[in-house]
Amino acid sequence: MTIESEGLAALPPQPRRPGATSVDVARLAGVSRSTVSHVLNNQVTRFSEETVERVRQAAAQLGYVPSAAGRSLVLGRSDLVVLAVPNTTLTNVQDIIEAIASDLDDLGCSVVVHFDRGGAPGDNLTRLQHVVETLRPAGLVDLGSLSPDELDVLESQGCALLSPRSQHVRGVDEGNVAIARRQAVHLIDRGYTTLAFALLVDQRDDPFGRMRAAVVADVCAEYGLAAPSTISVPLEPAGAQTALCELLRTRGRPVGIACSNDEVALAVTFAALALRAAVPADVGVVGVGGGSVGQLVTPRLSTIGFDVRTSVASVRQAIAHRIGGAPEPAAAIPVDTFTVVQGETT
Amino acid sequence: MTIESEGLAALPPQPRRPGATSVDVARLAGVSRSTVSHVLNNQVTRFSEETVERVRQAAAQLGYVPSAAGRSLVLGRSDLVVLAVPNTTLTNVQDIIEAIASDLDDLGCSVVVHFDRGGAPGDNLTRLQHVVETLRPAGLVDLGSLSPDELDVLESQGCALLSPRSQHVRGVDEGNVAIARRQAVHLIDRGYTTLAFALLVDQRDDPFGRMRAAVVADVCAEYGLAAPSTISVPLEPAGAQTALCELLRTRGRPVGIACSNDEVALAVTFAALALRAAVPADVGVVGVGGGSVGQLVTPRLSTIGFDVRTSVASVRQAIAHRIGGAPEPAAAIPVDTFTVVQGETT
DNA sequence: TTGTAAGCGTTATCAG
DNA sequence: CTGATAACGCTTACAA
Repeated sequence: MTIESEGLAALPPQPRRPGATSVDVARLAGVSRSTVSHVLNNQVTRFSEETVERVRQAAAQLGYVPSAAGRSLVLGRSDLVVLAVPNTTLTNVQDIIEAIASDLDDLGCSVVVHFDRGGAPGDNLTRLQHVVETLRPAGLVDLGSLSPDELDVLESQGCALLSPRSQHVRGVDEGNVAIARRQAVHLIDRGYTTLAFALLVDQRDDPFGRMRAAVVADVCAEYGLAAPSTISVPLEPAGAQTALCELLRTRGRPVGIACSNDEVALAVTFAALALRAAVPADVGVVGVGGGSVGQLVTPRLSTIGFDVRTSVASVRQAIAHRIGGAPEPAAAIPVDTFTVVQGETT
Repeated sequence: MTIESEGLAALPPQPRRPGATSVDVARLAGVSRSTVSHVLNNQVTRFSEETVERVRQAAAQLGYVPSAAGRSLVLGRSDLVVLAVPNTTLTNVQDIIEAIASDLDDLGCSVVVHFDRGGAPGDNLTRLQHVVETLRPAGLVDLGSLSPDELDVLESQGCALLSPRSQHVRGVDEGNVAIARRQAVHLIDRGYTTLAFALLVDQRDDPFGRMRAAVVADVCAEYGLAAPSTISVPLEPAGAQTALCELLRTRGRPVGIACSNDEVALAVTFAALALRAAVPADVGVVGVGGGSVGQLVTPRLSTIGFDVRTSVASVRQAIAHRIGGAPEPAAAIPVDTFTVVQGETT
């Protein structure tokens, strides 16, 4: 991708809507631009009560709003925060983005979303670098689309990392490890000795899913069980049945299946029922997400629930800390972030 | 909410990472800043082949990226596009935002998300106005959070409206009318003469749902049927059963229920089954969304499907037109945007 | 074909 | 306590 963007040329040349500037405020208040700037930035420490009031009134009267461009230019950084969204079907991305955007909004920042669009490896980083260099954002919030190395690169370019840097173990961050572990242990607890992992067949590739499959394999090894099979499940009944059928033929019954999310888990569950396999006797299914859908249907889905608010809390705290000047947030993921929701499928 | 944002003050004063500027490029290429600017903006019409090449090489060599701040300042407008997201549980917001962000990215724009956070009426507009005045964005894309009046206000402030202005009929835009109509007509076609509308109980209020309930009422009137009841359904089995139970007691059976989305439809469907009501004989259910989940379970959900790509297409075309200089997009929603997905619940 | 110079709106520094 | 002044990086008439 080149830098040139001819598209912008097509925009109307100069729809310049004036809008009051600090100079107008200064004139109206009978002071200088610098005084206006100081007052409006709350550096009122040593200004006469009266001047402050005059400036504020003038600003209000003119509906003065400082220009982000001017600010950014002189500060060398904008009030934008880039939100890097991974190329995965995350549960509840809307809620996550909304919660974070809301916090940042309160802090006076606007959120620029940056989606990982897949493509060549490193491609995402390149695009992100370009955005960072262009916008010089106040910071970056990563929802999991960046590796530690990539984060390093961005930070070394002078971009503050607002989100907590998750601890990676062999390429898997602690959140995914915790989820996959709980899934595997839960299945084993419920008596399954043959395990499998169900990935989502999707146009986008699913690094999280693959990581978690690896973790399930680790747990199996720990417990002395055979390595889990991995199956790819489409979100459509016939395909799901085919995939499950194949698994049952290969591994026999009973089998406990950890799924990459609740939708996949539903696909597997109803595929099993359609194949006349008993759930949970022959086929155990545990999902991830704990969203409402899995709890609405019969049989109710067993799943690993996590509260969006909780899981975003660390990010939000980090933001409040870095930008809002809040106290250093407590580290680590709370123990109860991921809980087993016992349904009827295990 | 006041304008002042003391939070920003807490940021490190000047983490100034220089980064090459156009002056550096000019020096290296042995030309002036203006030449660099012209060349890099593809105004190469009358520059010597050699100069152009030298400038480009120099820029590449230095990894030069123009500063958005500088650009915006002089142009009076930034390369940002504000995306206004409504305060509703839209289906697939992630996909919608991603598709639009992707298009805009290709056009050289970054997307700033702005969520309607509810609150006092007009509050959203105020916040949006502030953002628009501060950022002076290249345009605004509305996903449905703004009324025609509010759009007018924003446009009169010099903010270009990139998304198509949907035709509103008595406060309901044509998309929602089409959806609700299809739901109602479908239920009637399938033989239900008593209709109801199921709203989602949610922390956020659901204007779309209420609009669609009104449309269903209109259709009932047209067909000479009794006015539909409206029920509020929580996404949780017990509550859903309570709501449905009450409806059955009031309206008897059979009853056809149009739901505000597929999740609600699932809740209603499984609530009916739990109440030992026959689906679709006693209770007919039709959802909206057509997402995979409804098609995974048994009974398969009857629903009004719409392709995200299709439904965003008009927005994308409008963007391509306004910013990318693409040809005027064909008007109107394609007839097949909303299709009845015949499942087993009607 | 290329360079010069004048802003765009803000903030920081320093002098009064 | 307040006000000049000088950047910040870029675009664009206009001059050469």
